[in-house]
Amino acid sequence: MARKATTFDLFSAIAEPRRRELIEKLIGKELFVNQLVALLGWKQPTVSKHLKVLKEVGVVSERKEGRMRVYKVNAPSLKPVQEWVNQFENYWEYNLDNLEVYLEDIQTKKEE
Amino acid sequence: MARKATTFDLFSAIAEPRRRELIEKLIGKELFVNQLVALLGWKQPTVSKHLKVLKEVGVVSERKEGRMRVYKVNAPSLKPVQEWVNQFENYWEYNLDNLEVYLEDIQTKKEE
DNA sequence: TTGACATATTCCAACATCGGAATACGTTAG
DNA sequence: CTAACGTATTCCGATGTTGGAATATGTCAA
Repeated sequence: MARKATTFDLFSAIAEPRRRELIEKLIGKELFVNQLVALLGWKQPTVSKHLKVLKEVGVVSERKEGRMRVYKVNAPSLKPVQEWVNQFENYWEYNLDNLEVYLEDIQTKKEE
Repeated sequence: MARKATTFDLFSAIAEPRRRELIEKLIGKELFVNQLVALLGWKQPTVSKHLKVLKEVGVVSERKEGRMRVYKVNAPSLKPVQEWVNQFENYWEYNLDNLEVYLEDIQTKKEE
């Protein structure tokens, strides 16, 4: 056994550079698929497939409008990503070597 | 042609669930590989391989300490992720249907 | 120096992913 | 109803990714 599907995971969905590019086009507006195709310059099936992945993880949502479909970003779906990254915010300022923790680790090691 | 390597991309590096788990163990402290192995319960080569990926994208850094190696998170390396996600922060509050933009799109379409 | 230890690397099999091409599906226009 | 349109889906080949096992590398201890 080697791998699990990652496409249905939020972090993996936005890991794809082209999917991030697509998402950015949808910031603050709603677009039809053919508009996205024009903006991005990709093949239509490529756009649709990436939209499908993003829809499955909830990053975009879709609405039918006649024979067209309108896509938009579901911004709150990205909160888990921000929350995860924010865990590290406290450590952004100083990239200190943190001697204390280091020494503590050494000590822990010695005691084993 | 089908794919580009993703392992050397920051977003892909943290897309791996196990790598996120590993990174979390290093929040606020430095750990030896064998400590990570113990904490995570994975095989040692598995831990080393994930550390390698994370090191390549700069998420962790490493220091030799005798025959051991000390790893720590390089928190600022995660800034691009936070910045990317923050683009959407303005749209977190209201998940409004944004009728205006929608109608504008319709109009744009008609004009084509 | 030599063996034990800590960690890294290589090789491999299973499987996931991506883009392209072709095609299917649903809806509207005429 | 039928053709055109907009979008989604399927199939495929090339290639990336992962964990496991085995092994290599480097360093300390005796």
